[in-house]
Amino acid sequence: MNALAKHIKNIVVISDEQLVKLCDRFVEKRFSKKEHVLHISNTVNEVYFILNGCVRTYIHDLNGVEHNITFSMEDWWFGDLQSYLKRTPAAFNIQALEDLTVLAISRENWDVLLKEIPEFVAYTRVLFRNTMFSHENRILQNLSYTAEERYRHFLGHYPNLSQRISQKQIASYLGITPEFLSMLRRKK
Amino acid sequence: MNALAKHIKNIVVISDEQLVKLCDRFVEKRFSKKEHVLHISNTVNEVYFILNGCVRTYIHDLNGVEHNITFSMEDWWFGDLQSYLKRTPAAFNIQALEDLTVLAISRENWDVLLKEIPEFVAYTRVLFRNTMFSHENRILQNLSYTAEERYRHFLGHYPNLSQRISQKQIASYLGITPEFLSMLRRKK
DNA sequence: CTCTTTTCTTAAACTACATTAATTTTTTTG
DNA sequence: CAAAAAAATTAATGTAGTTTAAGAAAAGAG
Repeated sequence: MNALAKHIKNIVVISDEQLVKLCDRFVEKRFSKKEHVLHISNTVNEVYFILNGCVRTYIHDLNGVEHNITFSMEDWWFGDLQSYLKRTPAAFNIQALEDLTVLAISRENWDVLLKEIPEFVAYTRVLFRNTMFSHENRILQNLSYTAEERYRHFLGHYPNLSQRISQKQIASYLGITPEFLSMLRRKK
Repeated sequence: MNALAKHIKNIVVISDEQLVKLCDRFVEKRFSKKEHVLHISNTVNEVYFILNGCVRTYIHDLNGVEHNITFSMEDWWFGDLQSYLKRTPAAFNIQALEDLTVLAISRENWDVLLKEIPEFVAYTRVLFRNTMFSHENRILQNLSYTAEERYRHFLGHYPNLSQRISQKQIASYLGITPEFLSMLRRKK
């Protein structure tokens, strides 16, 4: 049984047959480090579940500066859900930070699963909720805490991730410059 | 037909009978200005649709400073959805900023509607999505823009609201001090 | 309508974080 | 493994936003 099947089983009750039917709608894909899974303003036709590796989701602001919005790693979903569901062009860039293996699902297959497998409806409902809740928490943190506090929290919350990705990427996620992050780390 | 019925009709196709059944599960409630609809760490048993007035959702950070997370006004939903759905204690405070009239729905009635009225399932799916998307946008803004840019955006996005609530509340939403907001306004 | 409380404004001193630029360390690539 | 490119460090200087404090204006209460 693959990691996706396990992930689903942890969230909803579902028979093994249904699970097989469900997993059949996914296709394995690979991207190499630094490759883009999605470019901003392209059409979004898939979302992804990570089997191996990690990605960053980012944008450029009006001054051309890159800002990391999220990191995603093993057993997480990623993609531009908003564009996938609304059929609007992608609002984000998504880039592999390590060699990456994912399970991809097309919108057509997503819709089929929603119709045919009620457990998938329940599962995606939980996914959306959790995404919503983690966004709420992120907003809170950006409002309430200093860069240093946000960095400590990041370390606590994503302990492995901080070993796997560069500080430049972490700084961009925290909303500070790499130079300032370097200074925070020194004075620890 | 009340504002909630209209709001639902704008989002999903639904018969008038179903709509009546649906609206019957809501109870009208009133709160006066400054009254709290929800206190942090209390149990959450209802969520609300606003007929009249506006509210702020806020927390205290570790230093005791208040931070506004959202404002909600006519035709919007509010409540601590996370706690409502997960049955955990409230993570937020919610306070009326004006005299307030809402339609409240209990968790029991929410669950009944989800079972009995498929259109309600579709409607809440859209609600959750939109909440998710607006959170994404807020995270982006806090990362990418200066206080002044965020203030301009706030004015453009909530033109009426800025007339209805105090600058102290707006500053708390923007993540700056009232003094600094005052300075931004002067130099306009 | 007056008294009290809260909000708003202004300004000076201060701090968290940005910018620039030079140097070192690490990673990537042929 | 050597050369090139990217990332990380350090330090000096600059700036967006905070803090404190005091007075003016507006809102709320009796």
